[in-house]
Amino acid sequence: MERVNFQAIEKKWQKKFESSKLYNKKGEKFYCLEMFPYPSGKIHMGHVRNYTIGDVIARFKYMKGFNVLHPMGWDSFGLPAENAARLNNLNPKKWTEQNIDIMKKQLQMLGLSIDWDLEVSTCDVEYYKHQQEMFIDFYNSGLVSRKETYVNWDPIEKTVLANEQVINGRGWRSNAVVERKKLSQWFLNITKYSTELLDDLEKLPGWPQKVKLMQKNWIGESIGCELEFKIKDENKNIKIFTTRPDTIFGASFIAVSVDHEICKKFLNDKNFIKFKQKCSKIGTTEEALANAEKIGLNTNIFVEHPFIKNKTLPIYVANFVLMDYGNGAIFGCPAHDQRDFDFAKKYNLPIIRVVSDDKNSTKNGELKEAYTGNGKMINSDFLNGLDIVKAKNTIIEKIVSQKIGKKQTLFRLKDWGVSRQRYWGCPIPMIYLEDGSIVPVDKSELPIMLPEDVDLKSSGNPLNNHPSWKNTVHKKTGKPAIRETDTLDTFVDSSWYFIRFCSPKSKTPYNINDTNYWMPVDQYIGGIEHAILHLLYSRFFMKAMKQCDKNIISSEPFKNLFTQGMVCHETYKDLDGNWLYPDEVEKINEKKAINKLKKTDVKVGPSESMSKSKKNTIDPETMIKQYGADSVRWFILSDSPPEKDIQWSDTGVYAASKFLQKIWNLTNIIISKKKLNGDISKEKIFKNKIDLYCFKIDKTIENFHLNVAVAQFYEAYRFLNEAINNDIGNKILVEGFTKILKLMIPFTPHLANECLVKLECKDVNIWPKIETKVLENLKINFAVQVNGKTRDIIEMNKDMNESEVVKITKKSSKVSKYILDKKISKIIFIKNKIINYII
RNA sequence: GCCCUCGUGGUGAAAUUGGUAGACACAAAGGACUUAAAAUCCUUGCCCUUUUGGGAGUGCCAGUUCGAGUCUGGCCGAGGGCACCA
Repeated sequence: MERVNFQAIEKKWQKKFESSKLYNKKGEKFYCLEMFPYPSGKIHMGHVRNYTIGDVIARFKYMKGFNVLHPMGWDSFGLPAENAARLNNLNPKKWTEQNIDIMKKQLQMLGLSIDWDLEVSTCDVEYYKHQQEMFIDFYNSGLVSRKETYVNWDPIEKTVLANEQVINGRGWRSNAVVERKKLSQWFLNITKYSTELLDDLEKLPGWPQKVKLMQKNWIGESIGCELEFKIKDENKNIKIFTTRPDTIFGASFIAVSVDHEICKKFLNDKNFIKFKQKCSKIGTTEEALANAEKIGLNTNIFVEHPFIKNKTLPIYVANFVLMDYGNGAIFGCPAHDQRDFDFAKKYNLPIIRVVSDDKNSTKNGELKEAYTGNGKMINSDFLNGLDIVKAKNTIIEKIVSQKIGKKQTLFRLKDWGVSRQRYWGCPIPMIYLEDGSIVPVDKSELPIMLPEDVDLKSSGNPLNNHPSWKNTVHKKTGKPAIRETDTLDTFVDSSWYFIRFCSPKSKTPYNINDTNYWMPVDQYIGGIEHAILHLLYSRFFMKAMKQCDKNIISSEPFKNLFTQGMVCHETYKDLDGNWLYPDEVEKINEKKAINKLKKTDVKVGPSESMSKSKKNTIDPETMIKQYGADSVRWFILSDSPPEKDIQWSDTGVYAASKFLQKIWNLTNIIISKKKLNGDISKEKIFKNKIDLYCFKIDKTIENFHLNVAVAQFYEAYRFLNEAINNDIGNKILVEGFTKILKLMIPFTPHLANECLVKLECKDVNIWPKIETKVLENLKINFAVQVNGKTRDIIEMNKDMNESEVVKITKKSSKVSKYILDKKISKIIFIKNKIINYII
């Protein structure tokens, strides 16, 4: 038995794949894209999974005749380069380029069908100069603004983070507790598109529900109204926002944020200062927020109730009211809002019920918690008897007609702060003039290039520290000016790379014809961790670009989205509590493991997603060298559905390589077989069965059930292997096997191609014709039930009618022993599926 | 606290969407071949029965149905998202 030489075969085919072109000029376009990697040094198993799934889809579509765009690039700006550079005294650019070289070679070792002629790298000036131009376009279209705001300051990375980059009060990368700091920042006005970003989710049936829901919650639309209360004895009003104007007659207090305008007069008040301190002490940790007590401070200022004469409400300063949402003020209706309820209980404020549930329609019973359900209005003057929806409409009309408020929709979504005080990013093309104005640089002066002679060891912003870089001249006036020394958030870089891929050599950011031809991406594949950040920003960019250029057709970048699961591995800890790499550990059995060197016991921990910090990583290159790229690909596609997490298992890859060896053996056996003629009726059955496998595999790939496709290949192999010894002529055998091997090309491109060459296949890259008619002449395994219990399974021809089926099934001894001598009261017959005798 | 998703053998999982539960694979045990090992192949997998066979069974409890892993209601458990958003 000849051992398959994976290394030799793969090397040979990778030369041919080096810059794969999957173009069928006459075919329908198909843009297949996987999220591009950050060049951190080496690829990891997550990349292997992501890009293998993408490669299956790209090759599959190509073989089916589509004109496929399958590019790859590098998300190459970002902090790690800067840190690594600082540690090893290297230039970030060099460090990044070295990593790209290594990772590109590794990706090529996987046999991916990537058109490397399209490669882009975001840290390349040829890329970011276009981004600068787009930034200026956005600026001129009113999509960029500068605001002084409290920002999330990451004290470790010494930079600003977007809200989306703060997870449980900590930096998404550094895990440092985020601080609040006031800074002047550049913002992309993503909130201008809140409504579109929300509504257009409905235009994306090809996205996972889960991701759409996460984005919906993130945008957080709430529909309500703004309402003004007159402050008693003063000629001033206070504006609040509410989604429950219908409960206005249940209002018993007004609550404002500590940063509210009305608090200014208390800035020197001892009680207020004390209160404010108390509020700020409640930290940003998850725990603190969950248990945060509602506290307030009575201002002794009152407002007039707009609809109840002579009724006044007290104004409280409350810790649970946020300044940056709505107007930083609310009215409290304790009976119908849990927070207001808690607050009212604590400060002995009245709890007036204005919505009754149906059970105790008009009773004014004591409430144990706020009632937030539906019901009819009570205690509400002209609203009484209306349901909530009608009451809302009525009261809003009244508010509008009295000119004390208006309909209003608020969003949780905030504008996207893009300024970063870092070196290794795209310079923001703005300059500060002597007169204090801030203007974009003239487009003719682009690109604003990063300086290479930069000191990264001192603290603070490296571009600002540079002796001369920031000094420039305003082109129009010839006067000296200072460059913006902040760089753009790297999420900006990745918000349009998919458009650049359509025309990567274009002198302008994009070529309109190419963009309109290829966009949107037909299949986007990546991790669920980008459900909000990257995917929301990219959607915004597409819309913003369209606003700047009416010729752009697409308003959504990604037609179909697939989020693949993570690659997991068991974790190991030494007795001292130190993490161990899998290859430092020898497994004795399921639960027991020892340290290979020290022979001491090792604690086996749960399987978790591979990460360097837990050392539960497996190096893809090592695996490829040991088992071959096809085996690694085959394993990572088998067993688990692509959207779920997968457990890495050494025995699993080994099993994969054994199976591929069997495919190789089968190829050799079939070649050596001399038998020319076989039994015609057996051959007919054989052909049908092969066509059925093709049909099923084709369908499972289309539906992304790649693990099921793999299972079907195993079955198909078993069937073929048995067929060798049956009376099947060699021509038919080769024909059948060829079809199956072609279907395998997307999964194991090297081996499948090699075997097809050996079988002298001429049309390797053409997908076998999928015969839907095989389903028509299928034999049916008919289930025969008695009282709903399956008693026998009988093979029958398709489309038999009831009386025929009854005739056949009654003959079965397994069935007849249950129905003999019994009266059949009913027969349930489902064509081609089941017959059920009821006795 | 609110919202979402998911619970199927020792393990990863299939199941034509209401019609044969456990395909396919990993691990385990037993066996075949071999002087032996590796490789390869076969068998088994809960309960009762020597076998033929029969029974239970998809987190738990109920319901709809001739028939439920799939539908409905309630409970339990796991994972994820949001964080006082008025």
